[in-house]
Amino acid sequence: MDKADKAPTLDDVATLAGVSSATVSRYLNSPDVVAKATAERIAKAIKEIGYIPNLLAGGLASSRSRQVSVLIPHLSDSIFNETIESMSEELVAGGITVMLGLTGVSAERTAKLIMAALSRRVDAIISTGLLTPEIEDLLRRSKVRFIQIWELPENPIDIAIGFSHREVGRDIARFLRTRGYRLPHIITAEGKRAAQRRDGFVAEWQASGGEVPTEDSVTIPSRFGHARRAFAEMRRLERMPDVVVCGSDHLAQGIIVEAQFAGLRVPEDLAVIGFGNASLAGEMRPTITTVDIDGARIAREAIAAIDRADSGNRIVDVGFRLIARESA
Amino acid sequence: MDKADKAPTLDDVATLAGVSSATVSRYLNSPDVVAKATAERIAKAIKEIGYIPNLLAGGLASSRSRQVSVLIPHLSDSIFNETIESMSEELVAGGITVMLGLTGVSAERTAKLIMAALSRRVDAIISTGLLTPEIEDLLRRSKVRFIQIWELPENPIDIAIGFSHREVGRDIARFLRTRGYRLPHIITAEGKRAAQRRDGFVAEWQASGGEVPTEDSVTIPSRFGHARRAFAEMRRLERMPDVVVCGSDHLAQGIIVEAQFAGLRVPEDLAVIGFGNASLAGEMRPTITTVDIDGARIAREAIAAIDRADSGNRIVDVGFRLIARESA
DNA sequence: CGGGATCATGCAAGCGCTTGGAATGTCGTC
DNA sequence: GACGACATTCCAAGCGCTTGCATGATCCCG
Repeated sequence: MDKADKAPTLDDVATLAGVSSATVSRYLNSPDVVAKATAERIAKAIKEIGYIPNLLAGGLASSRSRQVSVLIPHLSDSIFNETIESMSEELVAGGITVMLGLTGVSAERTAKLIMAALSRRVDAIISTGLLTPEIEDLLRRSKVRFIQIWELPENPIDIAIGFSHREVGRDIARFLRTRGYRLPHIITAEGKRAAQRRDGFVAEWQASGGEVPTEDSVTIPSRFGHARRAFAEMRRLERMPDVVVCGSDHLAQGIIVEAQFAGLRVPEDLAVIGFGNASLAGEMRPTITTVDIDGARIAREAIAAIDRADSGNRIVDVGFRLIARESA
Repeated sequence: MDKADKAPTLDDVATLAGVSSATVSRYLNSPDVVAKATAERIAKAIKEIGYIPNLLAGGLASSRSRQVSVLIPHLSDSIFNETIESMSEELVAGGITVMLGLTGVSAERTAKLIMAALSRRVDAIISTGLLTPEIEDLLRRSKVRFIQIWELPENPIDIAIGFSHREVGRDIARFLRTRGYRLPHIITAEGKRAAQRRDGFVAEWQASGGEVPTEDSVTIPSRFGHARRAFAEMRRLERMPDVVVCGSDHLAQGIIVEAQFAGLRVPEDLAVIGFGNASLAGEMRPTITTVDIDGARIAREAIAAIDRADSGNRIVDVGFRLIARESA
């Protein structure tokens, strides 16, 4: 307990409680198998010497590290925050800790983080990231639980929980069509998923007789601040769009601010649609029409998948929901 | 390498390379001590059998886990994101992984996360959190590196890296004074730090002859969406404020949107000042006057502090900078 | 050419915990 | 009172790696 001597171990507790260390270990991991009286003595001993289990040793011995790695591109203005927050909450409650990895849009960075996770023998890797072929290969061969979230790959490595980004794009196109918009302008963010939404949108838009929409793109994370440039660029277009399809709600918010600053009314002069249903979307003036993803649900499904036998569903489609509000 | 057989170990590598496992271990941890030829053989062997070190075992044996715990209240709209991002970037480059803990405003949750970190024998805990007296005690007695960031406690447990929130409050008061504002309204977020800024502001404001400002508070995280309610409440005040002092840039942004929606010009009819210099602050219309904190610097100092001998500075004041822009 | 330095490697004792199987104790039953 | 069925507890062999110390090998210089 003192700075001087070393941390108390299981054995110390065992000695104090007059039992073997095996019993203390069992008390810690499955309290119900030790006799009540013994349990009390052990509990007392633990408190008395201030024992803190060593999960490194525990993990080594049991080969379950009680740690999962969560890989996302960024923290700021990120659409994944809700997922991560729910996930973190539930995992911590279950005694599992979260290793955070920020991948950016780089497959190399992702690879490095995955190797780190593997080195720590995590119980699962939950990833939104881009994979190099080598890593994908490695993952397929390894037996680690690998959960891809926020997307639905054709051939998931292990388990996938998400929704179809193409469908999102299509639904947005249909929605805008029924609302009577004619000239959409797309502002995509970097990344595979955003590209799929874009493709879905363009395909559907053209299929229903629209002309090829104008486009722009912004770096990730797709944030408020990109709007100024993107809006300026848009104004240089020959024909002014009547609706802009944004890669995120933050970006949509930025476009609204810029439009209003330029004296345009939203949605009358320029409509805007976002993606993600960030909390601000419902609070903006005007409120932002967007697509809601149930991030908390993704988190729950991911956690449930961690110790699921291989037999379970390998693909979980959580769907999405277009929320029509004021901005489009 | 196959799903069937178990993961290769150091010994497997050693056997293949024709050396002892000790040598392989040395190759991995301090490559320069092994002979060049041996190193090459080992490298080849590692690649050949696809060896992935087991850091649980390594950590147990060396009692350095190469893992640090980072504790913040929230992810969304969080002022700490920049710090976390920089930190994560640098740590990962150094082979250290980040355990993320979301504390909320609860000291109990923080306590639980700290225990979890201790169980994993982290090399350091970097925290923005609130501590219970028991945990503070435990931490003082334990020898774990404990780095408090974004604040400067009078008597830090181990190391503190931050700035004076009172001073921030004071500076804001002085600034608004020189700009000629008369009736500030404060919207604080929950938490000790926000309260200190508020106190600093009020003290200075009154010291310079102002009357007690009106006040409101919002829950954490202090986000855009709180603005609608807070603004509505503010309009019910007997005397309409001429400037609102916000707990965060996101909140400030929200107030600006609400004010403009209500037909007020910012800053002519109502000025707004934020805190944190989020990226949106410089991009909003109008751009937001705020206080800049160098989050990346905090991250760097924190990392530097991880293996600093006890003799170093126990308190690092990184200061802050009021950035006058258009909104106030 | 000898002797101490220096370099590279091996030996083996842990690090603190888990867990299968054995051992002991306790009941209820006939 | 013996016996099988449980309920508890213990023994001891790891889990995969690190590291102090010892051992050879190599080298430099007088």
